[in-house]
Amino acid sequence: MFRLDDLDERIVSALQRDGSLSSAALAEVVNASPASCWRRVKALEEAGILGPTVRIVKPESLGRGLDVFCQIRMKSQDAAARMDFQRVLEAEPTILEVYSISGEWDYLLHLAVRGMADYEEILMHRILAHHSVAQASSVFALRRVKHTNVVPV
Amino acid sequence: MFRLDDLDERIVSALQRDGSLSSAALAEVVNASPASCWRRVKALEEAGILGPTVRIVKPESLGRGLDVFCQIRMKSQDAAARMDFQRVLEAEPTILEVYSISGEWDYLLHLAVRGMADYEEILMHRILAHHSVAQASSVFALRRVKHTNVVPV
DNA sequence: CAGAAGGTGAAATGAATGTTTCGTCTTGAT
DNA sequence: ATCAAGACGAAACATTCATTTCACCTTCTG
Repeated sequence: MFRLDDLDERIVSALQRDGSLSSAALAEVVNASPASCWRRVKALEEAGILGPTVRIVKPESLGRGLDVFCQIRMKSQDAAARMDFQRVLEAEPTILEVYSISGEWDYLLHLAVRGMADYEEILMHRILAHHSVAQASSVFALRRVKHTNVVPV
Repeated sequence: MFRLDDLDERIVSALQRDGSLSSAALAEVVNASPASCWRRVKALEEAGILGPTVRIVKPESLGRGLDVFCQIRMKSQDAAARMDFQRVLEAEPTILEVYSISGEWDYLLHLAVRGMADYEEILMHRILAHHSVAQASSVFALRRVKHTNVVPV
């Protein structure tokens, strides 16, 4: 496992917040030389710690203003059924996150949809339509209070 | 509201997946000229559709491998109490997402923590310690099945 | 049909960028 | 205390980049 010193931590922290920083700009932020920053960024990338650079888009600005959380119970836990179901989830682009969870339910899904009608359509035809889904329970977000990608270092 | 044509959509889609694309590289991906891409990206930024560029870091690679979902019920719904509570949530960096939700609970939190002991500490001292929290219910992710930031365009 | 308005691609610009090299310094092991 | 190994910052490099200009083309309006 990769050991991060303070400088690495400052670099990871800075790049999580602004991935467009050049080596020179980053160097200024974290108080080091551009060359050093460049080498460390390369190393952190190869260690798999620094992942891809992406553009953040707020769902609402693309008309996907409704966040839904949907819990799923399966009819059976057999591996093949789960795999097949997961492939369906993977293929549905409004489903942003899927977790297999502890407790009374098997999966927790997070979707960003256009509205209720849109969600109803997806729930019925993409999710409940699957043969190994037994039950679903939906919760709707009234407001997005906090939302960040920044993992504390 | 901003109307996106096909080219805009291809640009937003490409940049959501790779925010490090230069105008020239982007142009190749979406089949347009670098100049055109540059102008459109600028416009999309000013319209607030293209948000910040960030580096993705997998929580597990920083030792934060446990995803927890925590539902909260408040003692009262008065605005001052909610505001105060939300400030606390904002200040806790292991809390990545907070939604105010419909149904039997008031909030849904998503945290990325180091492990159970870490979570217990945060739940007790940061969350339940707050005077207007009545009850909490925690669900633990067994596995991250899907996780994307890409909002379908 | 005429003409304005706006979007387009190609080319040109100077500035900024990634990347390497090198001599020095730090550090940890013996 | 000595040594080797590795990390460091400064400088130099060619390359790539963002940004502007310009002439052309499309597409609506009257």
